Amino acid sequence: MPIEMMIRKLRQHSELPDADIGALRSIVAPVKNLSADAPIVREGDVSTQCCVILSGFAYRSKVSEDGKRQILSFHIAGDMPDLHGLVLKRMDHDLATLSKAQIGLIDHEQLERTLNTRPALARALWRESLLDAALFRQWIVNLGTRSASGRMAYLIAELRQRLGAMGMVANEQFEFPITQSKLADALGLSVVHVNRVLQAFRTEGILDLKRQVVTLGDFEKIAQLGGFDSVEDNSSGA
Amino acid sequence: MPIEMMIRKLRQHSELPDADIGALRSIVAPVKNLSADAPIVREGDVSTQCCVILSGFAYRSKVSEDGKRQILSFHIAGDMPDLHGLVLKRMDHDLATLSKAQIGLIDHEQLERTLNTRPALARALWRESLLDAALFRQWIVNLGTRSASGRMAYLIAELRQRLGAMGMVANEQFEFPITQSKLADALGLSVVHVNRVLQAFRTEGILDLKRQVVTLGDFEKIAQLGGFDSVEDNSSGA
DNA sequence: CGTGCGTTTGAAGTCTCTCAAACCCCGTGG
DNA sequence: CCACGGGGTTTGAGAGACTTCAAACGCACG
Repeated sequence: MPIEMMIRKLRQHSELPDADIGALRSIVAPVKNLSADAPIVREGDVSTQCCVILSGFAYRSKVSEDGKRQILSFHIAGDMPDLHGLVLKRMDHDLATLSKAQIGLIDHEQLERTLNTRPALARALWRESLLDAALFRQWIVNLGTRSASGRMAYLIAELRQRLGAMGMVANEQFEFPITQSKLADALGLSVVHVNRVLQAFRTEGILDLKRQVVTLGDFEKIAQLGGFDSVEDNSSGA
Repeated sequence: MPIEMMIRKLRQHSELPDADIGALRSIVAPVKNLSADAPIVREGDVSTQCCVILSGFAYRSKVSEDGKRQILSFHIAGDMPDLHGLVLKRMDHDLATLSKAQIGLIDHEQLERTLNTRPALARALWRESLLDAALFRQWIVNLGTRSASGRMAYLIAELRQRLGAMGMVANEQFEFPITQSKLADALGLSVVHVNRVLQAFRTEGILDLKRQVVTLGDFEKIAQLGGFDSVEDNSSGA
């Protein structure tokens, strides 16, 4: 039951009574299967439900007036990438699948009712949205201060960390079903340059990205290039 | 009473009972006066209180491993730039004043107690933190997709919008006590280039930034250069 | 009236982009 | 089973935006 992924992530960040977990579990609507590159919600939509990724990958993006697309973040099993819609309603960006994916849907009204009687759960979800914001801040640092290879390295390092926390990294390998053109949109680079960075990493044996799979050859080096601080630990507080 | 600035902003985004406002007002500790460039909280700090900017400017920043500083956001009267500390506790970035500023302090424990009995207020604060995140997302788009002048234009346009909402723009002029070196750190550019962009704007008569004051010569042009969509309105929902 | 931060200018260098074309893999259809 | 089509990847070369280095200048403050 991939719904456990959501629970797992929530519990990593917040202490929650079993009753709250149960209540949450009971309002997650039956799984929906999506194909690759399927839109989930679009900018401008007014949401009435939010989703949990149960398997597969998704990404959020926004297109600027001049038509360029910026990918804001990638999402993996356990993430609730449009949770903010519960409070803000109107989506300020797109959300789509990267690969085939299973998602669970949670109706806003039901969720509201649940949160009304379960302050700890409400707090946990607030926390999730703050952790989401913290990731955005790091992404700003990444775009603002690092070179092309640094940005790429950081992305891979962050992904490894998040996938690792969900038990989805084995043998320094993990799935990442992405195209170079999407990488370019995430990193603020051109496709051509992304390709060159990737090749450099490959020939230096520090990273290989092939057939939707990332193989880390030298994670130390990646973390260093990306200025990645693996001890970023904003989890359980209070 | 500059504390009204906080109320004003909160009310713009959320419908709140007077009792909630009163409760919040009553726990804001007496104003503290800070000089320019004074740290408020630092990365790594575990916060026990959060602040409201009552007058002046502040900014949040993070330094990457290679020593470069990235400014994440600027804050004005009414903002609660470290609100997330209430839930996350450990600060993942620095917060400091840009100019002389007055801030109000709110003790976390008192705030927690208040929120426990005032769900609408809790929700309003959650909303504030989500709006904060939305600004970060736009900033990512700005850094990832725009040229130097586009980024600068966007920053000015965003600032004008936020200051305008607080009644702090008159005659297409507003205070912005910043140095070019800080602009560089915010925009991910070098000081030299920031200077050149600013000069270009000046000679084209579309913007003048002098003595801590921004004068908009041609806001249309700025909004266009920055791809700024002034109709971004994520305010009152539900 | 210095001292120092902030701004301005010039020139050379480099990272990354754009353009353009070839290539490769893989699924589709004949 | 092979030809075809098309998205994705790779390569080359030239162009451009932005950086770095270095130095001068201006203005505010002690």
